[in-house]
Amino acid sequence: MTTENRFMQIGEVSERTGVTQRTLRFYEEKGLLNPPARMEGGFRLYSEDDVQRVELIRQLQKLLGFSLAEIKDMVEAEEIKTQLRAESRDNKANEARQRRLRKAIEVTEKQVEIIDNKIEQLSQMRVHWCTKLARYHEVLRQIEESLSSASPLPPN
Amino acid sequence: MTTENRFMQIGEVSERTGVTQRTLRFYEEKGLLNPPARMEGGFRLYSEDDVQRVELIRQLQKLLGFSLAEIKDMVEAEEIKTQLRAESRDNKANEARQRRLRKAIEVTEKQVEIIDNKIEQLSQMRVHWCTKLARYHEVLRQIEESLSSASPLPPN
DNA sequence: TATAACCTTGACGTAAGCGGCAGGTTAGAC
DNA sequence: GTCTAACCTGCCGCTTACGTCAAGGTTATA
Repeated sequence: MTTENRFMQIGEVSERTGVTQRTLRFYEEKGLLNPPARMEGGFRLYSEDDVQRVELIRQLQKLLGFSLAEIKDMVEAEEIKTQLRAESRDNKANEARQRRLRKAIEVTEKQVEIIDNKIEQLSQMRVHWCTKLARYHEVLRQIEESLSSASPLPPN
Repeated sequence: MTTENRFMQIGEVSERTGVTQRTLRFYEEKGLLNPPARMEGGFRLYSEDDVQRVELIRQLQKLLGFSLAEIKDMVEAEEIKTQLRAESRDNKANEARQRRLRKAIEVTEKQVEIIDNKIEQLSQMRVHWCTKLARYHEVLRQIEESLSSASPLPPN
């Protein structure tokens, strides 16, 4: 039950993620996606991980409004996940793994903090708009009253 | 206790909002800010409402990630608040006010819906990252164990 | 082996969102 | 009146995040 080891060409990734091929190449160029494997002829071969990465990038962009430059730093923390899988299990490498893990934890905690912050601000904004909504409703009610009382046909 | 009826020049608004003068003129040009009053010589005179509008724009831009074009539509609903204040209280205009109010309510409700949506997505994202964080911690714990058991000095 | 469908790099284009001048005008204090 | 800081309207430039050809190479299928 390891992750499916299929490889996809750029067209399939594009369809699955809804991101254009141009944009996929652009992300690669900017270091947001690590250069995928290639076929003999040079065609890119993407993994399942790459697809997830693309989806992460889009989320960070649209939900959190980060620039691609910022996202680049953030996804570099993601790298570690892949590294962990690929790494050998000998004690020799363990201290290095530890360091990277701590780094990843630090970065991820910051991400969560940013998200919390955003949620908080959005909640405040929500309150603000709801208050305004209530005022509108109140004013509307008053107008309706005044109209009905001034009407030639009093209510009931 | 009506809202303070002071007028400010562009420099003061810029300082208070942290938005450059260039950007204020740009927003006006794009229809995000309605053209402010002017002095005889042509200097712009902004009201307290304008400042609030600017702050709203920036919130919508940064928190919700809307484009200026989208924000333009949204702030037009805000307009109504100002209109309500300025309008006469006679029955003649009340039906028009009613229509505008209903429109404002409709738009504002949509805003709240969008915000709710965003909060929901962010919450999901938060869970996702926290899960990953837990995994990192777990792996880290395992490594620490294996290192200490292999160490020449067993713990305690 | 031909041909369609897919891919490659490279270069130029574009919309949004401003920054930063230049060259001239105005407000307000002295 | 005059001086200076603050303001005005262009206008060109920049960055980000891609879109859009163009000209050609690759792969799968008949």
